[in-house]
Amino acid sequence: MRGGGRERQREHPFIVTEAGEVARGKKNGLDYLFHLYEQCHDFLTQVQNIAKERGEKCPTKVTNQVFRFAKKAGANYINKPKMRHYVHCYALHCLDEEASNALRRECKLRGENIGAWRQACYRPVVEIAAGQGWDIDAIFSAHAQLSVWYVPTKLRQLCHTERNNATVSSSASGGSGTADHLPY
Amino acid sequence: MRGGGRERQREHPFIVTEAGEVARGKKNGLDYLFHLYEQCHDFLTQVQNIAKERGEKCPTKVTNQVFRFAKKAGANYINKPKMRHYVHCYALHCLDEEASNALRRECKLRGENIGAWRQACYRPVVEIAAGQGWDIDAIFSAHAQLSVWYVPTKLRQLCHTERNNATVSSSASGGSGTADHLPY
DNA sequence: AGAAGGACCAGTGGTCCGTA
DNA sequence: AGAAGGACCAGTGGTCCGTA
Repeated sequence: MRGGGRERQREHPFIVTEAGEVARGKKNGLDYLFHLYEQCHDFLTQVQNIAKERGEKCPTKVTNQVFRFAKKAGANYINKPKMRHYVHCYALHCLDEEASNALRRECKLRGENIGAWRQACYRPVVEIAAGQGWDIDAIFSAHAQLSVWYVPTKLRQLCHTERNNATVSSSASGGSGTADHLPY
Repeated sequence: MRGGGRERQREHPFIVTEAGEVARGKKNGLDYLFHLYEQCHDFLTQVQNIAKERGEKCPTKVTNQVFRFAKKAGANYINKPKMRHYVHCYALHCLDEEASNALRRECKLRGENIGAWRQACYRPVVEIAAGQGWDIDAIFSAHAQLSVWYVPTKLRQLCHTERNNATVSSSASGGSGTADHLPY
């Protein structure tokens, strides 16, 4: 009974689009990706309101409970692995929309795929952290939209590694200086 | 090989003591109980410092990880079920030490056991919550010592139930007024 | 090959109940 | 009977890898 072909089996894959650009064909653009993060936040707010109403524990982040609620509410296109995968990209969008838009344009011009764009999003976020004492948790917490997302493990590790590199290159006697550049 | 009898098999049970009073015999007093909460906070601080050093996720509360760390550090007398059992008692001690001390004195005079004292600690904490908009989570969060402990389920439920009773008795036409008193 | 997401896993919050 | 705490359980954060 797969001949029907009516139900979309999976979400269309993302492609790199500029801000405001609509994806053509069986693709989804990055504005849509970022919109999903806002939707999750909305679902979190609903879960919080219900919890407060009932006097139950109130989640502060987008938890499994929130993903379950979203699914139950019909948002089948939202799932945890996808949302977690792109959190640092959304972080760049939140923290420096200009830089995020510029990177999108650049990656699109180079014809890079979504994976390459995703990788490229790490560096600017780490540089923002460098300018704020390397405290990526504080940066997430201070931003209303971002604060509901867990800091991705890899982003945290990159910040930690870079902080140590920066310390070495600025404090070691005759430091080579090569550690000033991110090694990724 | 149980003839040795050297190792203390379990902690001595708690008895109701007044503030500053040392428990006699094979018993522990309430100052000691509250001291355990401070020790757990210290262990949490150590776990946090290690996590920050390593650039890992940093717990904000006394978690399983902290209990494991405490045990590894030789504090075998600290365990999760015990600490969780008396959190609301410690909350009263933190939020209104005068009232806590008065209750200890009163329970001791009546010759009540530790379980009865523990039960009696709920009511004054719920009344503190009543005076602060019933938001027990906010009360815990606002207090430096208390903020590292999860709000106990039963305390949250009592606050919720009482809030609803208070609303009914103040808004229902011809409210009976009997709901002004806690039913426990 | 590149990407979406079902499903698994180690370790969590919570507390019961066999123990002393 | 009253109390301390080992040990279990349902549901979590995290992400791999079989799938399309």
